[in-house]
Amino acid sequence: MLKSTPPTAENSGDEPARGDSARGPASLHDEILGRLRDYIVEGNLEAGDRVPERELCEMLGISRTPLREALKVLAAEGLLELLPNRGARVRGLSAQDLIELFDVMGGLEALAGRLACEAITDDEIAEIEKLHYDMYSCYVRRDMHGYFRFNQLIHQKIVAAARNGALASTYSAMTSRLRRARFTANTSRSRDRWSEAMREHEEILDALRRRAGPELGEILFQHLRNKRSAVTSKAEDQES
Amino acid sequence: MLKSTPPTAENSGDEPARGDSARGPASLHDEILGRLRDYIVEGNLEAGDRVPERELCEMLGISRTPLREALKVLAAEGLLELLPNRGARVRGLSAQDLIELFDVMGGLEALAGRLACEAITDDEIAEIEKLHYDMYSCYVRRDMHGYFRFNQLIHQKIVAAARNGALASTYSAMTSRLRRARFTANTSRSRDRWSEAMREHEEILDALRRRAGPELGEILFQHLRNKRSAVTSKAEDQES
DNA sequence: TCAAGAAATAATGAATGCATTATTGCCGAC
DNA sequence: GTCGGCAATAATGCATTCATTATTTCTTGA
Repeated sequence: MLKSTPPTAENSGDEPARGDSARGPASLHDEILGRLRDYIVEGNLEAGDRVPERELCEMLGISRTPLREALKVLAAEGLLELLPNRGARVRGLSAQDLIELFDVMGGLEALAGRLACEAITDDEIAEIEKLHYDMYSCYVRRDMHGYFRFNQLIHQKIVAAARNGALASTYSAMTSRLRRARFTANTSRSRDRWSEAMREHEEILDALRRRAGPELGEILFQHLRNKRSAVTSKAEDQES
Repeated sequence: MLKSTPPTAENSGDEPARGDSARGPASLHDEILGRLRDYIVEGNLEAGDRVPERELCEMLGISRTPLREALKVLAAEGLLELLPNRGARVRGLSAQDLIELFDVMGGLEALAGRLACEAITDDEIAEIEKLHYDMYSCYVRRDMHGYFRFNQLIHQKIVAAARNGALASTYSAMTSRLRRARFTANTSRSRDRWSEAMREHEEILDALRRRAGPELGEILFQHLRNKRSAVTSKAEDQES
């Protein structure tokens, strides 16, 4: 049984604009695609679950054709896997998948940082500074939820400042795949990681202010590498 | 009118394995997807052309449903664009698109080089060395066609050596989008670029031998940056 | 009682049909 | 002769239907 109806907005909340097909849902297929993606990314379906076409069709009030078109796209994005004659299943993330995805994110963020330094305006830097201090304030208050929110916004702003739509959409796709895994980093070791991450963000902001592209790229890559280590080292605890 | 029937193999020739859905065509949809992608990448449809569903269906001997599913996926990959109630069109590459794609390729190749140095075996390095010398031999013979072939193989090998499926499939998608644009670099200035590229490849091989990951990444990024400049500076000549 | 096999049921994959929208061709007006 | 509007045609988007495959359930035998 499904848990709740998929959201009705094509891009809910703070989700970054999807690079290539950004503007409103032109066709029914497009709208279904966005809603289904959100539905899956938000974790309404467990990893390994088969996707119930019938129920989703009734829930969305559509026929199977546009739904199945969306499933094919989501499979191409890596969120689902298609088993022959057995339909679509929610693709789980193995430890190896996590490593790979974090590394790719590192490469993309490094690129974003480098490009951003070539194009970013003073205003944009000021915005990121503000987000940085908001995030810091969450850090000292131990508000992990808020911290993550600002953290994501900062990285999104950097990607946006890179002025590269192809990068933005690729980054967004990777983010979707990773977001299904909620990393409730609450172990004792993760507190050390938290302060370390905060220090790294100081460096990020500093390099950005100086518009030191290659240096910022390197910092961001290492930032993601460290995040990767923190996540995969405690992957044995829980994975969903 | 269409030019010839789409290829029947799902991955013709030296195309790298598509990361996520690598193994043989499980469903009809999958096979159609591969054949259509090759058909488009090989330039059988002009940029801006609308994709004739009817003809393609007859040509492939299938109904519109699996074809349209494939079109949706190809649109998500960036090869096509879907206009509401006006079907799919082959997406052309603007100068801005070229810049963006080359930069993303630079970021991905930089990452690939870095990761490759962490995992590559001596045998793989030897293979790449061989390809490098084959490529050099083409260079001295002014065999541009052969040069490009070996060039691509080298870059593919580096990506493969990175041992990262997510990277491989992302890279493959970008390659597909770029391959539609045939860069027959035959201007007078491009000869200078050619020798410059050859020198850069010497550096690539050198850094790879030393397994100097970050250095190799930097070289590869600049390599792509230079390629980008060479291509976009003469973008006014011809674009297809 | 349990296991193995067969029938019944449901789900998937693909084809076809229908309503809507775009495109083309034609006619008349200026 | 050309421009603008209207009908005819074709194409698209989605729903529905059909065949095939998987899954469940029921039966039968040990």
